[in-house]
Amino acid sequence: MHAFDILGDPVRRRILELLATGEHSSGDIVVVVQREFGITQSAVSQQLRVLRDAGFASVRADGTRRIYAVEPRRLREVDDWLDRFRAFWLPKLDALATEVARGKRKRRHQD
Amino acid sequence: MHAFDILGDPVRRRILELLATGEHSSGDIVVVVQREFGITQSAVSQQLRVLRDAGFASVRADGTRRIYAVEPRRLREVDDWLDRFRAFWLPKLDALATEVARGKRKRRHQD
DNA sequence: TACTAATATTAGCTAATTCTAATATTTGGA
DNA sequence: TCCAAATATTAGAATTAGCTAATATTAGTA
Repeated sequence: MHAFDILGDPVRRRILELLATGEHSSGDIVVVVQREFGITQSAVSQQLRVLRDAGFASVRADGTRRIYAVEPRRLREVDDWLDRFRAFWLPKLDALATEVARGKRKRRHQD
Repeated sequence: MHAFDILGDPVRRRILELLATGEHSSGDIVVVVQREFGITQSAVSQQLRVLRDAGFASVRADGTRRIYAVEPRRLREVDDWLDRFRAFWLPKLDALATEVARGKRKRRHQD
């Protein structure tokens, strides 16, 4: 499934925003999402599964809790896709910026 | 409509990829998309409308042709959203990179 | 072992999205 | 003015995604 298909859902985006700030248990995520979207625990759990299956998040067990963490790989795909548009808002990169951008690109293809 | 909702469709993404390389007429876009996705002219035209309405593309008339161009504003929204995850793949920016990134951010909020 | 807390799964409904087919609109040229 | 080319629009059908309600699973604890 394409990265953008996953990010098309507002609940999933919100979950990823939470995970961007650090690890969170399923329960913590449910509380926040439930408050903001008014959906059930089941619905949140289903969205967590979508994020896991699509490689946007990983889980580890901590007793009966599931601790979720963001998995950046798929988000970098989005960042890469945007490359082709960056020329529109970064009209001409100066030498310094080019150097940095090149270093970033190189790193990206290493792993 | 959120930027990611628009980018969730593969046909729309493909159209934007074409527009990233420069302006194209509706007909040109139809030819490419039709070849790759096997959908009708009508379907492509409808997707072009979605892109227009959502502010991802602009049109100008050239005789009976409609010339489409990418409108970068909405794509920058996506880029901005990704900021919160960049720390995951750019663990620590050096002074040079920070300077460049800061300049970029400043420019972004100006217009 | 029995119970509770935390989380996941399944089935089925609903609403939204995207498509096709048909038709309308607009422009330029004979 | 009439026609053809290019493109857009509309209505309706089909698919799909995301939800609820109910239930299952798993781990810790008395």
